[in-house]
Amino acid sequence: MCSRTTRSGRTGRPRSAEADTAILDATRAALVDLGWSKLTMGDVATRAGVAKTTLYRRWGNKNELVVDAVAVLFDELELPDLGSLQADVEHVVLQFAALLERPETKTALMAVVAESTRDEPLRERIRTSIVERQKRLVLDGRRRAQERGELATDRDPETVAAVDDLIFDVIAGAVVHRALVSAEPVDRRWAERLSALLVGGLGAAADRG
Amino acid sequence: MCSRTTRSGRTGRPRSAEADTAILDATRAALVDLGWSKLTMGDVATRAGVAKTTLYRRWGNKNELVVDAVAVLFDELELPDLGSLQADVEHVVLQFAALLERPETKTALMAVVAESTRDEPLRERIRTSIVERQKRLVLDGRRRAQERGELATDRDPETVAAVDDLIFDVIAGAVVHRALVSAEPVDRRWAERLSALLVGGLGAAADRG
Amino acid sequence: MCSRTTRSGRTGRPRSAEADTAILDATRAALVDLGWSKLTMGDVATRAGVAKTTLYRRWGNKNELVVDAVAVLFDELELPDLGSLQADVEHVVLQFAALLERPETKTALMAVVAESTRDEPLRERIRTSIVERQKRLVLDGRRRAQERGELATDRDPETVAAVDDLIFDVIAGAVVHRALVSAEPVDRRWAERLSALLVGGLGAAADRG
Amino acid sequence: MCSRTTRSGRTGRPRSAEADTAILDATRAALVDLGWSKLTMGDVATRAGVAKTTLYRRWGNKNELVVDAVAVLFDELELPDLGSLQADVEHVVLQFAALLERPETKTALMAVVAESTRDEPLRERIRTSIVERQKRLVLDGRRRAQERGELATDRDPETVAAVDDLIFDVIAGAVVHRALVSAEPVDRRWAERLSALLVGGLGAAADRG
DNA sequence: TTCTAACCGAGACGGTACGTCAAGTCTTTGA
DNA sequence: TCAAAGACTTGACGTACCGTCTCGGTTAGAA
Repeated sequence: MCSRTTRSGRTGRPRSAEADTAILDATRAALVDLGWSKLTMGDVATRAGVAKTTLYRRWGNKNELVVDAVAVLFDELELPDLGSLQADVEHVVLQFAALLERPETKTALMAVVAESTRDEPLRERIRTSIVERQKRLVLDGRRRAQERGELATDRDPETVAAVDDLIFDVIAGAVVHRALVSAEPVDRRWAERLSALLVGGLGAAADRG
Repeated sequence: MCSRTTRSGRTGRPRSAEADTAILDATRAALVDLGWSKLTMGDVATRAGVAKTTLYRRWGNKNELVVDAVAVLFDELELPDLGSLQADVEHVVLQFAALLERPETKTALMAVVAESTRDEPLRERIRTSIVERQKRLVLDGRRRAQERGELATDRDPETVAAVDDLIFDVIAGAVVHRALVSAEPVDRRWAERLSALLVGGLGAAADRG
Repeated sequence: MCSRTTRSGRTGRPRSAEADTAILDATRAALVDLGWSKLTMGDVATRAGVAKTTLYRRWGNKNELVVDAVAVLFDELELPDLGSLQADVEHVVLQFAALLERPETKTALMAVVAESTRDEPLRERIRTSIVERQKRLVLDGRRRAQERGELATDRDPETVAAVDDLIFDVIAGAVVHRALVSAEPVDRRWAERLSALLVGGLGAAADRG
Repeated sequence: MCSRTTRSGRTGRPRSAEADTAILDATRAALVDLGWSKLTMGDVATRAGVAKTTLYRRWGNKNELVVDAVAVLFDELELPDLGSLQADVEHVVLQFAALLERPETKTALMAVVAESTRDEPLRERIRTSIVERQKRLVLDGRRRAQERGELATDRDPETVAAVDDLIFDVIAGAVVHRALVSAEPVDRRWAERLSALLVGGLGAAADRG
């Protein structure tokens, strides 16, 4: 979050907390209606019933606003224990795919990533607001699989972290690529195949190592 | 390719073939200097020594131009036979990562994918110009592995195609996500780990199946 | 006329005479439909069924073309002998007003005059193609009035020429100003009043001098 | 005037009054340097140190802007009492001719009149901004001549108005035609001749009537 | 008859200006 | 001090014409 709704300074009129949520809601609505490239700050301001100045007082530019508006959607992802690693992976794949189907995410996510290649602060904002926060899914899934005995527990911590990151990039990357680049549906069959590949690969590594 | 340099109609001054290449070169140069979002049609025209109207006569908008300018870079990817499936996968992962390191691709690819979520013709152009053309790498690699006996050959064709697609999405997606979203380096260690995961996963599937 | 349909050089295909008339007709039609400022060379060429190059081979620019297209209309003006100077003046005033009512003249005349204030060759073209050719009306009318005895004949030639010019500017200028600037109708009543003023003024001068 | 510098609504930043005058000054300067047809909105904006959008916020197009820029120049015309109708007419003729000699008026006046033949709002703007405001000269001159006894006072009001209009069209039209169409100098001799003609004509009418 | 130079249509070319739009800043009044 | 409103500068947009040029092809008169 950028804006400081809590009183930082002493005097003057306090910022409206309602404005914050109204703006983020309006941003998501605009993303649905217009997509990222046609979304304008003026339009968001109008939808939110707020002056453009108020937007700029809280977010430096369009990209930061969009990241914040979209980030919260990723917090919906959760990982119920479905009894097996394979089932857990399948479930998270389908959940993530459903999220990417929503127009506000599908158009916004790639756009801000694209912008972030030339904008280090934006990249950092994406990492902290979205990426790092969702790594919890991988960590939980792996821990649970270890508890079930599906995965070995004796590896060194560095390798564990590297594999966690790898799995995260593979799952997230594969789903995004399938959905947005290949433009093919992420259905149960595909999710099964991906999960099987990963679980098999993890198992094979364990067998060898 | 959008422009038809070959004579389509009979009469009139023919389009300049030099302009085509000058424009695409200028587009790549502008991507390097400015990135996608700061690239303007007017700037590209100036760099190419061409009038803005000449650009619009051939490409309807910035995105189509960028796709054509970038597509050719992907044709550099190749798959030398390194003796094992694992080595082949590692090699293509590193090649692809190197391509994504280049500023003209890293900024352009995600941007046009983002735009394509709201622009069906653009999505189609990306598929035909970039995505489908690179599937050859997966097909060749799989065929070679089958010849070496690393992979079984008796599966039904539908499954084979589905797995080809899956592998393609996993490799491309994982590399893109690692490089652009997680913003971590795609080095030899990571490439080994990813390759091992995939080869192991494919082997495990074969063992079961 | 700008184009030299007669053979100037020796060899080669001669210019099409039909093209000339088609272009001038098309120009007048375009003036009616679009007015001067919206008339484009490309549109005239299309209407005439002719290539733009053919226009520019014959007329240097839009203004020269329009002058030639409109000039011929002024040749319709004539001065039948109506028996008195007053009647003759009235008649030519109404004729001129009718000409200025036509959309192709009303929009074109002022426009080319405006352009001519910054374009000496154009001004010369207007003088020779339009202005000087219509002075005949004043000369004929004055000569006839002298024959009738309405005006004295003994003045010195320089003064006569000066008064001819004055009368021309007064009649033409007054009608144009009434019709296009004041935007009031040039009807019979107004024509009578103007004629009476002029004839009276000329007579008074004769009385005095 | 187009812009409403006075507060019409309640809130928001008010329009800059300095911008108004800077723009009109810049327009006149551009007319002097470039003439009407080469004058561009972008150039005027640059000269005025103002954004193009600021121009368009206040004037819908080039013609309206030019009318406003030029109209004020006509207010310089005045009618000092020179003792006789003939002298008064001579004076206003020469004054008007001097105004038409200025490059900003000579190129602009005819151009906007030409445009007004296809643009009713523009015609109205010209009438109210320029034409009607200068009729005062004729009214004052006639009234003064009546006070001196040079003209009869007993005519019916309708005829008086019609003759006022006639005189206005004749003087303005003749001067414009002489200066811009015939392209001959409006010197003292010519002014004398025109004045004599008009005064004589008015007197003759009185004699008859 | 055959050459050949100037013509013809079509339409792409490098430009210039257009009028619009959005970004992000600034300046008011009012809470 | 913040808020809403809206005018501000900047700069790119995509379009329309400009006047020029390059094609393939035609049409006379000269050789």
